[in-house]
Amino acid sequence: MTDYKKTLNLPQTSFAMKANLAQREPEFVKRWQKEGIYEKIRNSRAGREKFILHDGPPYANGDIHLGHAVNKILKDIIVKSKTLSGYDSPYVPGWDCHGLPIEHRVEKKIGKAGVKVDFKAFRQQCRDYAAKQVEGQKKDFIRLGVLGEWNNPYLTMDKQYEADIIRALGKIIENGHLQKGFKPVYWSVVGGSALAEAEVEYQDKTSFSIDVKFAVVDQSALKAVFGAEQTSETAYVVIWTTTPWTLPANQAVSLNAELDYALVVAGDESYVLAEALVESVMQRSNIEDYRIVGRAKGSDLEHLKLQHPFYNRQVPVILGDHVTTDAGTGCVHTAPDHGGEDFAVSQKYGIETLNYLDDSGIYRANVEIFAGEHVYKVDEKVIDVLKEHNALLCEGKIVHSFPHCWRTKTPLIFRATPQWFVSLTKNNLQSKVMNCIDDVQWIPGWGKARIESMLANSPDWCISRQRTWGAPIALFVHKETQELHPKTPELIEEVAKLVEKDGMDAWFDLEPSALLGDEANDYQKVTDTLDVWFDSGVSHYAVVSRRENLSFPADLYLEGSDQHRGWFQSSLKTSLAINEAPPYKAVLTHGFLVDSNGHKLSKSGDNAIPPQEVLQELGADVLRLWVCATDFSGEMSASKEILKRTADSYRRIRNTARFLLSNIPDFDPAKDLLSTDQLLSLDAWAVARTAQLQTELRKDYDSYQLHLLYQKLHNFCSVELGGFYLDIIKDRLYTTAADSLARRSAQTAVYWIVEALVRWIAPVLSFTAEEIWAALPAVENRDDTVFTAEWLELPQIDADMSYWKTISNVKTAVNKVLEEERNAGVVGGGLTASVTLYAEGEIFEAINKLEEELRFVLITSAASILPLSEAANNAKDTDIKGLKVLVSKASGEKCVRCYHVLEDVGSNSEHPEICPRCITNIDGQGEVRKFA
RNA sequence: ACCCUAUUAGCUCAGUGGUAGAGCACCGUCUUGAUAAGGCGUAGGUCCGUGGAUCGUUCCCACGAUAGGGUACCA
Repeated sequence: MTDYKKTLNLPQTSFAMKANLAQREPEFVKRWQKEGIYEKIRNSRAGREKFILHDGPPYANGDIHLGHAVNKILKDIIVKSKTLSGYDSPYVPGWDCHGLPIEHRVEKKIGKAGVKVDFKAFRQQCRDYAAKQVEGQKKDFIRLGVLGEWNNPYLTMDKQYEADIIRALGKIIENGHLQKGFKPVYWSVVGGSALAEAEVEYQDKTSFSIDVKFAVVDQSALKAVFGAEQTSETAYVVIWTTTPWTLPANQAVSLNAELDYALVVAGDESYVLAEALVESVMQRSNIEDYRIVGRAKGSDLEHLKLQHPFYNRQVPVILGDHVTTDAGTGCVHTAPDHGGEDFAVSQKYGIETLNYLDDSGIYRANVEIFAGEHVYKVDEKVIDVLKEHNALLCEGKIVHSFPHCWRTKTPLIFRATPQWFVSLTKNNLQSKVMNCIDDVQWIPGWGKARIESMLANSPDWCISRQRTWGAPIALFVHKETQELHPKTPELIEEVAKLVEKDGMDAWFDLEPSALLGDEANDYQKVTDTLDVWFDSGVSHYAVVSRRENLSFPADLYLEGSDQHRGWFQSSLKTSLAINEAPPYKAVLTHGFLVDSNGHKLSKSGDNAIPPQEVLQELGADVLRLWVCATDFSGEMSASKEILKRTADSYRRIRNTARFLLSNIPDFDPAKDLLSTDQLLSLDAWAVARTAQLQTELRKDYDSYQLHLLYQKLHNFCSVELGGFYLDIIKDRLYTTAADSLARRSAQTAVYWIVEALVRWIAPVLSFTAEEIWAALPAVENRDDTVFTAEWLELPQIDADMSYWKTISNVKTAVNKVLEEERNAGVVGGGLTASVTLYAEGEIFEAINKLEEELRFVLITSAASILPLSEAANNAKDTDIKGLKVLVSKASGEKCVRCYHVLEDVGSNSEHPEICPRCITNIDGQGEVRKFA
């Protein structure tokens, strides 16, 4: 037997079938860094329109988890797709470096600042620690294939950045939005600092629930108000509280002016309670025998004097709207030190705070009975004292959600302290912020409602912290008047210059006289630090506006939906306060990760998926493909199984590319590329379909509908290419002469497809795309990376799309009959079969058009079309109306070269084993194909 | 407690007021010239539940379940 195999053009490529991503990817990473791919991209886009995706800085602590990976991959996909669209889209990654968690880590290592180690050394340790964390995370992000300015990221602890934080504060002051305030704020007793709303999270907590009696000083006056008889019972106003520890600071009891209050007699005591709550209070106090002896409005009781339950102190009854009958007694224990509403209502009555607690939650020495006690542990003692004083009506426990510090996870208290605020009311900041929401595109749309409702009832933003590892509130206040220095803007700039040079220690080390001269004695240096949300919130100022290659406002912020309350909000507020404009044109959010049961993905539990493991087992491209395939507008489910499925579809895409590449090893586009009018009909269709799909995919990239893009891409590879086009053209690619028109036409289409495909997948399957890119046929001026490329300009072809759609349907119909006959044992593979089609009308015309080439489309050894009226009795019906198919075993010998079974195999004695078509392809002119 | 979002085949996702779609996976089969591949075919769903409006609904409305998120909670 002659070895005709050598005369075939079988697929041939060095592009490996096995991806081996875990090994291969790091090599690409190395190469990209060595060759400065990111810089090359920048050069290639110099002068182009910008698209700025501004990176939200992750906190520089701990290894990256899957959520980080998702976020960075999404950003990278978008930046790369914009680059393919021709934009100059620089990406500057950032890190959030100041703040409590790092401080805690360092404290554990070397002890508390100011106690075991001095502040400066402590800050240096924090700085070193953060820098180390940044390096670790950076390595992982780079490994994911994320391209960016990794050698020049922004860190909120950079000297430049720290200086700009101070300058940003200066701008906010100049625009009149800063306010010094003394009011209760969330206070972390573990952290020893104030917190902002955004740092609070609610968790369930078991608290005491007690009803406490406040004896009325003037018993007869009270009874008169209630119109009750002057009897011997002692009257008490009863309050309910879940925070016994706040009772030492009680300064008043609040009633609602409009509510009806009842005087209830039980035994030898009587109680003032909101009438609506009498029953519930009596019930929980186990008092069955009681009667209401009088009624009064809250307003009638104003200024009534009460005896504090255990201190020698008289407190007044005051009125406030915050008192309701939802719970409690209708009489509210009021401690202006420890409650926002308490503070507000107390101010109206001129009641001052007491400041009984120190920063770590311990009662000061001057507090009777409780000096030295910690608030977390004092509740029981307070209750004992109440009992001793016969002031406890009822005692129980309650589970309720309660504010906790989201960093230390400890319960918070409210504590009135002097703090700095960005006021939402001064200079209409609130309305400015609200008004600009419409100017921003929120994706998905509900993001807008979210941010709106959040901002609508957002209180003044407490930006001061009493911590060590934070940017300083670099201000001088007058010792007497507490007013800011009149030259604050100038001073701020001077401080900023110093900080720019030496970092924020420049402020902490600063001798006031160096800047203030003789005035130094009158002024006090503020030692508070800034909320870290302020740090990251001014990145639009310190990075986007500051860096030359970026421009304000950013086109896109892209973070998890939790950042509505975090970074989106803090950035919006500071930007309005500084620039009177929003920092972003659009805000895109993604959901959180859940497992396949829809449960939250933990960082360490059973369903944890460390990205490092995924990289090791499946590779970054598989992870990236999963990100792309998942609809990120809601929760994103991840599991081992889902990732495995993703790996399957990765292989399909990879193999499609490989097959395309393997069929053009001898194709030189400069010489062999056919013009569109030379293409066979089917090949023209393939190119046109590719162009059509490219339009759709670009639209999906632009609207960030990556999961739709994934579906389309995958379908294209499986259905249109694998199941139809590529399957059909194999015969032509393999058997016709290497340089024949028939083959070059197919190769031209294949070439266009792979050139387009490599670009489509580049933003997502970055490593694989780069690998494909290297395997593409050489063309002049081809860059050595796919990432500087733009979308492929495909030739415009006016192909008859519906015609080939019809043919494809016919092929499917024929396949079904073939399968039936295969199962019946009549035929084996397609090439062992001969088919006769019977049709009429348009279908007949369509099929008939293919003439002798019908068999190549159907991939059978013989195929013919006859009018439906001539249909044989045993022809089978198909899904297509008016189409019948008769399948029979192909007769003749199998051509050892093209595998078709034909009668005329061996008709040439020189080539007894092959068919005439093959003979002409080897020795003669080569066969002519017109359609497929 | 309130608000938002999601719930369609084992998985990922489309979709429509008129008897449910794709790809993958599964299973069967062919192929062995994409071979740790590829082709073909079969099978898979009370479209979360209940009630309502409608001639009719998976799609509209109400209530509820599950999941996720958000506001509130501070007396």
